[in-house]
Amino acid sequence: MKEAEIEAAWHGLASCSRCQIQDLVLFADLTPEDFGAIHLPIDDLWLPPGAVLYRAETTQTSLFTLREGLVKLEQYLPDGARRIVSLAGAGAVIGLEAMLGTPYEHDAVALQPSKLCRIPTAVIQRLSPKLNQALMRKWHDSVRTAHACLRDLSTGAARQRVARLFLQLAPPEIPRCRLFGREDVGALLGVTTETASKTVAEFKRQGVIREIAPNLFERDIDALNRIADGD
Amino acid sequence: MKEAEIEAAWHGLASCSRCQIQDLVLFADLTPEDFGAIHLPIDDLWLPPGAVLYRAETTQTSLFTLREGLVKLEQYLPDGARRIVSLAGAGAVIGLEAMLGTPYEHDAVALQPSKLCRIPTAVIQRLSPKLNQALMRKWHDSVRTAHACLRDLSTGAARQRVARLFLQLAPPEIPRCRLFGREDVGALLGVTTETASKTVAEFKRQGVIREIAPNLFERDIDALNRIADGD
DNA sequence: CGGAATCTTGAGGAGTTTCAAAACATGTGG
DNA sequence: CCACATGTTTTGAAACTCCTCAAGATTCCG
Repeated sequence: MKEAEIEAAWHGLASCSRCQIQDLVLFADLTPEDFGAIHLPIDDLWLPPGAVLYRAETTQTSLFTLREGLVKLEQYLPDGARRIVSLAGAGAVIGLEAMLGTPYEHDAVALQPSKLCRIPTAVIQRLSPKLNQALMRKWHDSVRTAHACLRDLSTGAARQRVARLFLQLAPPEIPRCRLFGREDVGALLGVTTETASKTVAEFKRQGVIREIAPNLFERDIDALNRIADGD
Repeated sequence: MKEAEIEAAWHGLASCSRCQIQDLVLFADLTPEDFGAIHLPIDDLWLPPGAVLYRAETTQTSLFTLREGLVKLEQYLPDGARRIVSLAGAGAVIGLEAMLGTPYEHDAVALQPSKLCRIPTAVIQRLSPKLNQALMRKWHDSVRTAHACLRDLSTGAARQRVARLFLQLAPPEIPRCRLFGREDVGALLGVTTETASKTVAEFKRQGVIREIAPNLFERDIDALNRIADGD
């Protein structure tokens, strides 16, 4: 197991008011004056795959918005087994629990090259209640993706789970998607690394997916949908 | 499958300021004046097992606090399979998504006799931002129980999942706990009804649990912990 | 060009599902 | 109060899936 505890690369102060995905993230409803009232630094981060954003049990005074990429949130079972309990994609807010002053609940690790912003909780508190609605929406998103993870990725036979994962990795109109390591696929779907590998390999042989480059796949959406619904 | 669409029994207006589990629920930090400012009716509900609190896709302007009992939140897979994605116990807030004006995401059904309060979202909005912290905490609880559901109840072998469920059904110092139907146990753990039944029956034979009355069990916590950690 | 991960593959066994039936519980009408 | 119908729980046997263990193939990186 690779332990790439890379210190997040500081890229510079973010200019939130000109953020391309502003409406996706937290500050959608803010006015120019509001932006002026932000006096704390919002760091701009870039994380390579495998880099750790934060560790469970640690306490910080920041939360993170994911502008681009994919981040896994993982926890450990009493017997030491590792389980990915949620995937965070572009627009997601990670580490919301910092708003409560409590320690982080997961290890947060990049699965794909990711761009994020580190936002001090004090900034949120100052702009509250203006951000209230947006914050609730983000919190709700966390619940929804957790439930989706359980419902779609941890239910049914292994081939159904893998099919549903491939369907979730990109919008249906884009045939291509990028996958990550088999060990992580297993930890996400609740199966062994070997089963994950075997199932992906089987899909390749059956032509349901086609590997264009290492871990870059072209998907047959219809076929995947059929498998996801139980052959 | 029993379809007990019982209309929730209206029990009377709740007196929140004298609520026994006030600190568990939403209104912990309110002053007497705050309570005076609540001008909308907070209904007091009692639900028998099997009663439906609300259905997915419907939109209402209330959320619910669970004062006593156990409620399941379930969703459906594309192929029609049913999956319990979260359990709500005493102190939980259910239907938080009503705060966003969006439809409920689950079917909410009582598993055990349950007492709850129906709180109009307008009440919360009026008392905001006084309730902000409490609200965030409840929202975070939803995320945490969802992740716990995935991590503990949907990971590993069936006997581990059943053991972890028995451990979660009551605090460790109380040896007794109450279970629900095998079909629901299966839907919660992601196994078939038969496997749920067989595993519970096996635990009874092995003396890990003892059935005092129908679905009322006395637990051997140590033995359950051993099984939960993988024999 | 090694060396170390990661991915793939295979065979055997353990665990789960499936299908079917029996045992049990519950509630209704005679 | 019993007989019966209904629904749930339990059990069994066979088929299947998934896991375990082990080895080979491949990729990645110094």
